Amino acid sequence: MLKKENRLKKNRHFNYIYKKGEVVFEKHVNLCFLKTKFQPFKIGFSVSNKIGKSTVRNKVKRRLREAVRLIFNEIIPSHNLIFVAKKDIENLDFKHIQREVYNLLKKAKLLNV
RNA sequence: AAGGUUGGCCAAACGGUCGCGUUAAUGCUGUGAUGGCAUUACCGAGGAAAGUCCGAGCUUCAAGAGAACUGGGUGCCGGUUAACUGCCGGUGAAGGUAACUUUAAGGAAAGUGCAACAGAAAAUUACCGCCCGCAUUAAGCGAGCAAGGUUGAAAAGGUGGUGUAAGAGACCACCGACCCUUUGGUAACAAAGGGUGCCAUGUAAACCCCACCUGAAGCAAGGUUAAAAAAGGCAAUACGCUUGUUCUCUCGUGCCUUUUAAAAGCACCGCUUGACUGUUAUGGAGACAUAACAGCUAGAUAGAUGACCGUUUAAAACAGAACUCGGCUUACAGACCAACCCACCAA
RNA sequence: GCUGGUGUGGCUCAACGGUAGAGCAAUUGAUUUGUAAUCAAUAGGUUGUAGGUUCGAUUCCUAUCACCAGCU
Repeated sequence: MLKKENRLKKNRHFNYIYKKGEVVFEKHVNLCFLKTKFQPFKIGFSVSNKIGKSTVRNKVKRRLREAVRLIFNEIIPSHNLIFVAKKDIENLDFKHIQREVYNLLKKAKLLNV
């Protein structure tokens, strides 16, 4: 889990980022991101109703969070991020999810390497 | 051994590293706010948390008492419970070789409706027929009958005899139905005995009748703090007075809408000690009740349980609390325990 | 979380408990030099699923599945 100050919470913020931000695609996950001036930058996760019942959705969300947490220190803290899960993600391994998240951040040029 | 029936119990385990939530302690910080950060410790999803199908608590509808109508629910008997359409025990009916399972099971003589097609007729019956009289080549006319045939899901008790012109509960025996009495049982009901020729089909999960119960909305209910200001409309012959309708009495006095202000607010309370959980004892056939002792066991709010490694044979089914309880229903990998049944073998 | 509603041919909808029907679409034929329009015919339904009541359920009752809408 991420700390409280790094979580994106309000529905307004989600909508704002969806409208104004840029999007990067991968096969099972999308990433929306937008520049912020507020310093503790925030990350949100969105798993829709289509993916499954509540147990499946929770599991997907947890795995995404874990994947982000492991590379948290390498992210450039200038943007707000939303990870959007797509279909068939519930059948993936954790390692595949990790790789996709890494690729997304690389495409968005938000990694510190 | 194999197969089956019923009931109960568990819901992968252990160890390590990183990470998350509540609470407590300590330290730092200091907000409008009992907040924020760090460290340590404890605890951290289910048998169905699900469906939202019933029943309650709790809250609001200003407060309370009552009447009529309408709507809704339940429906064998007894018990149990805070309550229930739940549960337990029994009765009847249906199914199964059996253990056992299922069961919305009041009233059709209070009334109304419906019963397509077929059939003479779907409820005060007569097509083909049977028999007697008249007539007779035949057709026919009058009177009697409902046994046989045809239709249909269903046709006016069934089988066998006596009887008769032909027949018919017209009469007899057995079976069924109804009524009465006795006995047993709290009762539903059962058994026995006697009587009645049998007076009328089905459907109430059609309207309905009878008996009993029933106000509505729901924690997104509702409340606390900062924190109010302005404009408009209606108004004591008014508005409210239960959110199915109408009404009576006691009663209350401003009400409604819009805009602006951190603003579809944030924070806090509601929120978890409760018809609670476990063990033992007693009562009971059981549901359950009573008593003693012990325990505190999630409380999130974009919403906490994940990732990796090792061992067991092994990456386990259905599935994630959202105010809380009691049930019901549905989904489900695998493992274990107990009782019983059937047939076979052996004695 | 709570509260309502709907499932019928490919699509939009009907249907007193008694043979499942209409319009559009599809196919075939007629008409036309040809197409459209028009006319005639044809096929296509486990009435979402599973039980029950009934002689008989699209319809009545119960459970379940899917979809849609509303409430902060």
